[in-house]
Amino acid sequence: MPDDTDLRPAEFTDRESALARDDKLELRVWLRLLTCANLIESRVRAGLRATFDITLPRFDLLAQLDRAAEGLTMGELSERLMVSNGNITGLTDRLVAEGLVSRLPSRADRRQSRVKLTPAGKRAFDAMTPVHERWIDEMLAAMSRREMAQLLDLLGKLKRSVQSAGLPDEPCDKAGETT
Amino acid sequence: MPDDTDLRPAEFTDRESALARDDKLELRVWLRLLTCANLIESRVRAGLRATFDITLPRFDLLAQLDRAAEGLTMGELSERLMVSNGNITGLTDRLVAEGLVSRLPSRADRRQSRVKLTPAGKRAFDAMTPVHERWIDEMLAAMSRREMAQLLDLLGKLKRSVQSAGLPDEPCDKAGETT
DNA sequence: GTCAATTACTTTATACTTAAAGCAATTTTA
DNA sequence: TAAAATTGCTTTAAGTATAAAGTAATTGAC
Repeated sequence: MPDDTDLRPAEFTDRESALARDDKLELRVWLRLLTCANLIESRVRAGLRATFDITLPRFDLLAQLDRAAEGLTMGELSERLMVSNGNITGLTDRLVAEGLVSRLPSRADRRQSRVKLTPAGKRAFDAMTPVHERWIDEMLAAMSRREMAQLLDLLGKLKRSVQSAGLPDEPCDKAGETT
Repeated sequence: MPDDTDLRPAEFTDRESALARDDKLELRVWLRLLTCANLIESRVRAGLRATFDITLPRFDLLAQLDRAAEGLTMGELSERLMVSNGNITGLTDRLVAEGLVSRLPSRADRRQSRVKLTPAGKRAFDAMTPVHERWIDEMLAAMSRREMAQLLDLLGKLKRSVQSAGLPDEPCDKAGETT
């Protein structure tokens, strides 16, 4: 027989739940945040694959382009999607091969290329976005608007807190703006 | 000249910020959550690499094993880290090659193997965890304990909301526990 | 203007990740 | 108990991701 060390329901066996109640609050917030993000992301990923046969990174890239009428440079995409520039190169290559985006040379700066949705890409994205939005709505359905607004606010504070903290290694210079 | 369409500081050019103020609240919460998670995760990743020359997935796996005196099966690791089982196979292979964990056959069930920290793995993890915790503390330093507690609570609600929602395709059966 | 930085992107090597198929051991069902 | 289903894990193929090195174009210092 498999030793039944852990009889808790699956709902309570994820990364964060293994922390004891008296553990550091900071760590618990971070792990629960990560759990939520993973949970939502994996469902969106599965939905996109099952319904539209597209991957999440490609959808995300299309979503950025959809709001940028003039297209975006590789660097802008890299910054907005918060991934490395090499990653964007590969993603764009695949989307170009699928005919969903096009790479235009920039007249202003020959190092840059500007990526835009093709008509087919725009059509594909327009079909996906309402369904995607519905999934998100459903996943947040048990929260009141007040709770969502509060959560949005606290996440804003968290975001600023992280951004104002020095990087994990740097000695603490530049922290004080004593000048 | 590069067209200066976007003069906002880098802080405001990420995925979520491109959403207009009147967009759906649900979507804004999700995108901001994702931004926070990415932000923290990439800093932790960079810190682990720079300071301990280890990757984040390996650290996460070691962290799970550290709290499980009897070790964990591959399936338990997969569930707790919220990644596929094939992923765990590869990660474990690499950690075994590094001598940080060991794979023991399970006497109870010959399909299972039980993964445990080696003494070297335990030593390595013990050196990392206080530093890792300090990074997290620093990143959350601008939040009060009250705000963190509130955030933890709201994330708990979010987690339950997501878990109670059907998967992104399923028609809505099993939703009502009317039995 | 010239040459050293810097910038924008690509390439490379390695690692991580998933989905799906596959295999062997176990459990369930009849 | 024997066949059928399930479970636990591995393998495979394709894609995603980083870091680091490389290339070409632009900028800046002089």
